[in-house]
Amino acid sequence: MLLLRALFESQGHRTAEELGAEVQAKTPEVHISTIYRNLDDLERLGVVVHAHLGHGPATYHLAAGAHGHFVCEECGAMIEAPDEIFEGLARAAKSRFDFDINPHHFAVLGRCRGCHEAVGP
Amino acid sequence: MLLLRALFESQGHRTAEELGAEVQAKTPEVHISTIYRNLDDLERLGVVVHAHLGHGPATYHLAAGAHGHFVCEECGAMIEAPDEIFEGLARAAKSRFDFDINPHHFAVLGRCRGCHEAVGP
DNA sequence: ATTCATGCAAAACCTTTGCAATGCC
DNA sequence: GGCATTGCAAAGGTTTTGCATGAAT
Repeated sequence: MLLLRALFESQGHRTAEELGAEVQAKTPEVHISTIYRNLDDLERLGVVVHAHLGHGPATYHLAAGAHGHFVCEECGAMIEAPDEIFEGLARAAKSRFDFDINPHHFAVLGRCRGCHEAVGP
Repeated sequence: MLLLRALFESQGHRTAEELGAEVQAKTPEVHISTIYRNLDDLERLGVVVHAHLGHGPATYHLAAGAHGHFVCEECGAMIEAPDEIFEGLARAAKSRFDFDINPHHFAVLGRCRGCHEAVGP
């Protein structure tokens, strides 16, 4: 599947539209709805996951490379976060609410290094 | 403002549409676009904030009562999380990336007590 | 022949915007 | 008069769905 190739080739966060463009570069007649349908299937199979990094479109990537995200509310910069960074939160949520977190789906917003003094005390 | 009254009256997470319905109960001619515009203004003024708890519409509430959210991917149950629960993550993000998190905007997904054995070990 | 995935168009969903009309100072 | 706010309708961006065509088994 060309879609899988596109996902493997670019180990990044691609929107459905970007993936569609990538597939269409080789086979221009592929429709965006086909992209969505296949992404849906692949997600049900556990091959890919999607994450929301902000107010725009969702981004898809291979489930094997799943990780958390920090996104700056000011400048939009995105930081990929290794899972260990969520361990404290995971323990707290577990002991407090018996809740097992999946920290990959929604980004954690905030202010990045370059932006957090702009709001300042 | 009727919108503010609606926000104060129901200390919950209301979508723009719910708030619109509430305002329209008293003054039916108020249009949903006015609700969005006023919510926008109130948000710029720091009176309200909105959060995304899932794939549906955003929910608005008073900024004074801001908090984090855990949402179960399985059953949709929502848990309001006191800020202390994010302290470990906040420290980790700060020391690792010099990133100041705002844990209120996007919910943290996962599995609630009732649902996490459904997926199993 | 039946099944299934595809292309296309259209809808659905949530939100924003253009514009004319209304009200206020 | 001028300025801001509203209602309405229309558009916007993202995703889903209905349906008929066409391929594959």
